[in-house]
Amino acid sequence: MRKLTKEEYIETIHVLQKENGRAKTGHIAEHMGVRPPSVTQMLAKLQGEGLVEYEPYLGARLTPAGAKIARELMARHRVIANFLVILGIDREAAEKDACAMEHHMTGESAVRLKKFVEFIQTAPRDPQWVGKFLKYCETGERECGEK
Amino acid sequence: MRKLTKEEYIETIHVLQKENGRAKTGHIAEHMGVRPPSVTQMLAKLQGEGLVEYEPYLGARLTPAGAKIARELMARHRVIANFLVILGIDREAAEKDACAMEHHMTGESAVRLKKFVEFIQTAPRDPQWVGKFLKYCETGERECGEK
DNA sequence: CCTAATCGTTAGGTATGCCTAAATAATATA
DNA sequence: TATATTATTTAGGCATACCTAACGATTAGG
Repeated sequence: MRKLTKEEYIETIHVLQKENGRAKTGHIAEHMGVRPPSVTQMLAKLQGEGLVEYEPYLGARLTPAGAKIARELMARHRVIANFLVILGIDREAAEKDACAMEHHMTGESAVRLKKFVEFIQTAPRDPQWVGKFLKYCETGERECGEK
Repeated sequence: MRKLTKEEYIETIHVLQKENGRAKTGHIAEHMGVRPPSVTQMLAKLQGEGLVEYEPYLGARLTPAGAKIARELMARHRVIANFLVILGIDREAAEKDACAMEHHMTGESAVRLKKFVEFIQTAPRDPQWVGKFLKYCETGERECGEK
């Protein structure tokens, strides 16, 4: 797999913490496809930055600062994944692709995409153009009566 | 700036090559915000992978394999930037954000986004919902007559 | 309780991409 | 042509994120 970032560790810890109360080294490693020593090392680093609290042999928990970052990331993830689903990508692939993208989408673009997804999802009715778009993808043809 | 990838070097070389015939170390460095030695080093690496041909003190040119990658990247970049512009981001910011995203958007998602942009740009008329969306961004309100 | 298996950490090493400082090649100028 | 300026490369280091191998702690079974 590609090189993981601190943010991705934070996200994983966030998830495991909700399941088990504490995120243990081995679980994090398994979840992220790296070896335990890499996790130990990263936990030390994150602790140094005040993002996790880490008790050797016991596991890690996010500090409030770490939890804040996790929440922001997950929100971004949700937006991107939902967008991809709207475009017709299946849920599973969308989640995976969102993982790869979420750490590189920032600032104005992220805000706009969020609004866009919101705009579509809260539409009075499922907007017609979405259906037309999906049809266009399959057939390459626009619907006849399209205005 | 964040850490640059081989792909970004290839893109830069592609651009400079079109301007000057050869991409010189100093120009590449300036363009990418790194120091010349970093460029020399990367050129050696890219040459080793058969992506550029590099004559010390003269400059670099992409091999056919390198040029192919460059074209694909630029196409992806164009799609992403155009999409962001549709969402109402100004051109300059869109180009910048696209740079950050283009290397992490792959596979099915890239294909779908391309189709989506195409779908909008080739619409018989500028689709109405785009205007409605931009208005929604500004005011938070949907247009009255929206169906 | 004590040993065995498991889980985690420490130690040491690889790869990548960046840097500065110093040496060398190319180019422009006197 | 000789020298000064500029451009590029070489040499040596730093930081990050990963790894394997070896050691130490924890937990479970006998």
